[in-house]
This record gives sequence, structure tokens and C-alpha cells, in this order.
Amino acid sequence: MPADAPPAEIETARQPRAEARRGDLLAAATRLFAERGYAAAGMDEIARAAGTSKGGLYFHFPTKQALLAAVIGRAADLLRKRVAAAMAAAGDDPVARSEAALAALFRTLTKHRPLSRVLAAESVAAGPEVRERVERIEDEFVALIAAELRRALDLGLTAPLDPELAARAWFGMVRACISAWAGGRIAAPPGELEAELRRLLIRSAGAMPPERADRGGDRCPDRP
Amino acid sequence: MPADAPPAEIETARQPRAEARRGDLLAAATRLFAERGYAAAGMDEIARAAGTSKGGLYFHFPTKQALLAAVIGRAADLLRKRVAAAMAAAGDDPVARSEAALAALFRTLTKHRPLSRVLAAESVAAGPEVRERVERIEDEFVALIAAELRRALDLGLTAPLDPELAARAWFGMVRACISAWAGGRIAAPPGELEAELRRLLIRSAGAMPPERADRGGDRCPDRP
DNA sequence: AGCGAAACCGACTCGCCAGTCGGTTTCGGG
DNA sequence: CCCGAAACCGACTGGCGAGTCGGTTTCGCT
Repeated sequence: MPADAPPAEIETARQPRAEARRGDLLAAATRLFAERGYAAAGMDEIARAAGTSKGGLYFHFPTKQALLAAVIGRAADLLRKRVAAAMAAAGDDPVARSEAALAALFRTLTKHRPLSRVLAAESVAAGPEVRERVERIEDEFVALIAAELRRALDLGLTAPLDPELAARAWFGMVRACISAWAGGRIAAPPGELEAELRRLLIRSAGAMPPERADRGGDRCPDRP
Repeated sequence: MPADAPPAEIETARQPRAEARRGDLLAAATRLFAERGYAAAGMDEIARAAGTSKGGLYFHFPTKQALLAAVIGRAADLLRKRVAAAMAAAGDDPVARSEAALAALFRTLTKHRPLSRVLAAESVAAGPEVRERVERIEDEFVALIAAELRRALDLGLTAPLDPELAARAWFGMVRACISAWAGGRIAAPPGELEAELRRLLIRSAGAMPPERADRGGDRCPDRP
């Protein structure tokens, strides 16, 4: 169970211009971390890209690590929100909910290239604390999917499988395809990519999609 | 297809002690890059860990990037060798060959934790050149699998799918599971993990495995 | 043995960049 | 309009670590 998702953002009283600046800074940091890498992106450079100065940047974030942590935290919040919404909209069927969750991840990351780059790679360059933070976030989503898969399994909607591992594997599929796409190493447009990916996911679980007229051309040849 | 694999290692004439040192240095670098991360591992530290000095290290590798590149190149060579052997031993059936290739990747990386960490994460921290190098290596293996999948598809052994994308996704599954395992976030022993993973892979392709008790071949003395 | 080159050593340099600090501007409330 | 605090500025510093270099040792060869 994803019981204790970190409490998102702590909102201390701030003047509105400060809030705006903070946003600009996070945006600039996200972009530069993604483009240049954590180590190569300088604080001065980030500040200037956000239209402010080093001092201003340090007013908002005490250290470079804290800045990265904030970037990642914000990304996590966004993903959580989108995924939760998608799952809620998907109704009760656990397979549909899993599909929806992955699709939401896919679309959100696909929509924000730099963000996926930061999540995928920069975490390690910034020391163990940040890496663990990212791993926690990943585990959180994996657990979310795993729970749905477990339900599906209990309802006999899938072939026998290890929900935890399958969820992990699914996540890996999505991530690999996204990062290849983000690097321009996959030609297909995101839409097709997503559809094909969905087919792979469903088949790997040995699940039959609930009576939807979903053209996929696949029957279920699973042998327990 | 995987026609032009980079020429592995250029062997200039060297005294044998130099060769040994070089090996020690690469081993130490691999370990420290994995443990501390590329940025945090110092050249002096690496040299000392290899039982030599900074000057000695710089005699063998002109820059830190070159050192990382050598580490990665060596890892790639190892993987290429193991995968090629496994595929050759798997016979003609393209599904079996794909399975064998993935299994070899899995086992080799599983056997060398630090190596997978370096390949998975450190590439980005070291600048674009190295990142591209790693991406190339990944693409190489993806292309290898994709070729087999395409043959399988033509032979009607799989459900309709995009071989390129499926290969990419498979690779992602394996990578995600390995890195979670390497980080101690998966309890199951590698053996079970591999078996379960294999089931997922096969099902996702909609393939019926040719019924045959096969063994993947990957056993080798542990001194690269 | 003895010479030249390969291999190795470690103190030093030097640029870079995260983080600091005293000062300035902007704003909200009274 | 004025005051105090929040927000912002940018020149400065301090340390760290990659890379250098003159010197020393080891080795292959004749």
C-alpha cells in the first residue's frame, strides 16, 4: 500500500511574486538539468535562465541538491495527480485501472521531455539521498500498479504472475520506450507508441480486456 | 544489422605488468563509479584503490572521461560475447534466440552488480559523448533482438507486433528488474526472477514457446 | 652490465563553481 | 507616507579535484 506519500509541498506564507519566481526557477532548473546534466548545470546559469540572480536563487533554495529535490518533488506531485485522476476515471476493473495508470504516466512524461530526463538520469549524479528519493517515487507507482494487478489476479482476470514483479517490468517497458522516444531514437508518434505498448502490456499479463471492442488482433493463448 | 560493432579494444604493444595494472585500474574504477557515482569518485581515490598513484593512472588514461569510456567499452565487449554465445547455443528458432539473448544479458548483469550500475546511471553524469556511447550500445542489443523478433513474426510465431518497439520494451523490462534487484528492492533470488521475467516476455509477444527444456549457457570465470 | 624506454610516482597548480554576505530594492500594513 | 521585513542582487571566497610535470624506478634488450 502506498500509505505515506510525502506531503507534496509545504506552503509557507509567501508573497505572490516570490511564488512566481520560485516557479520560474524550478522550470529553468528542470530544463537545464535535463539539457546539460546536474553536474554541468551551474547555479549561476540557472539563475540567469530564470531571469534572476544567484542571490535570488539562494533565497529560495539553500543548496543545489535542495533545488534538484524540489524539481523532482514537483514532478512526482504532477505524476501522482495525473495518475490518480486517470485511475479514478477508469472505473473498477483492475486491468483497466492499471492500463489507465500506465497510460497517464506515459502521456505526462511524453508531454514533458525534460522532466523525464531528470527523473531517469540525474538522480544518481546528485548523491545517494536524491537517488533514494527517486527510487521511492518509482516504488510508489510500482506498488500502485501491483495492487491492481493483485486484484486482477485474484479475480482470475490474468494469467498467474507475480504482481510486484510484473508491475516493475511494466514500468520498465514504459520508461525504456519513453526515454528512447525522448532521445529521438524511435520514429513512431507517441500515439502509436502508446497503443502498441498497451498491447504488449496486456498480452504480457495474459489478460483479456473486458468486453471492449478493442482492435488488437490478439487472442489469449495462455497455458498455466 | 549489428554490422559495425565498434572495434572493441585496440591492443597496442604493452609490457605485461602494464596490462595487469590497466586491468586493476578498470576494476577499481568500475567499483568506485558504481559505489560513489562518477562525479564523486576522485581520480586519486581510484588510483589508490587500484594500488597505484595518480600519475600511474594518468599514464594509462588521459582523462577521467576516457577512463569511464574504457570501463563502458569493456562492459559492452563482455555483454556482446556472452550474448553472442548464448544465441549461437540456442539454435535456429528466433523466439528461443531472443529468449537466450535476454537471459544472457540478465545473467551477466546480475553477476556483475557494479557494472549494471555504471551502465544504467553514470553515463549521463559524464557528458553527452559518453551518454551517446551507452545509447549506441543499448541500440545495438535492441537491434539484435528486433531482428529475431522480425523473423519470428514472419514465421507466424508471434502475435502481430512492432519488432523494434517490442525489443525496446523487453530490454526495458529486463533493465528495470535488474536495477531494482541490484538496489535490493526485490526480494526474489535471480533464478526465480529470471523465470518469471521470461514468462512475461513470451506472453507479451503472444508466442507459444517451442516445448523444450533448454538451458541458457552463461558460466564463466569471474575475472574480466 | 648498462642503456634507453616504458611505467610509475606524488607534490603542485589552477580553474571552476557552490555557497556567502553586505548592501539594495520592493512590497504590505499601518 | 513610512517603516520593517521579505525579496533580490552580484562581487567575492574557499575548497576541491582534474590534470601536469620533473623526477625515479623497473624492465627488455644486447
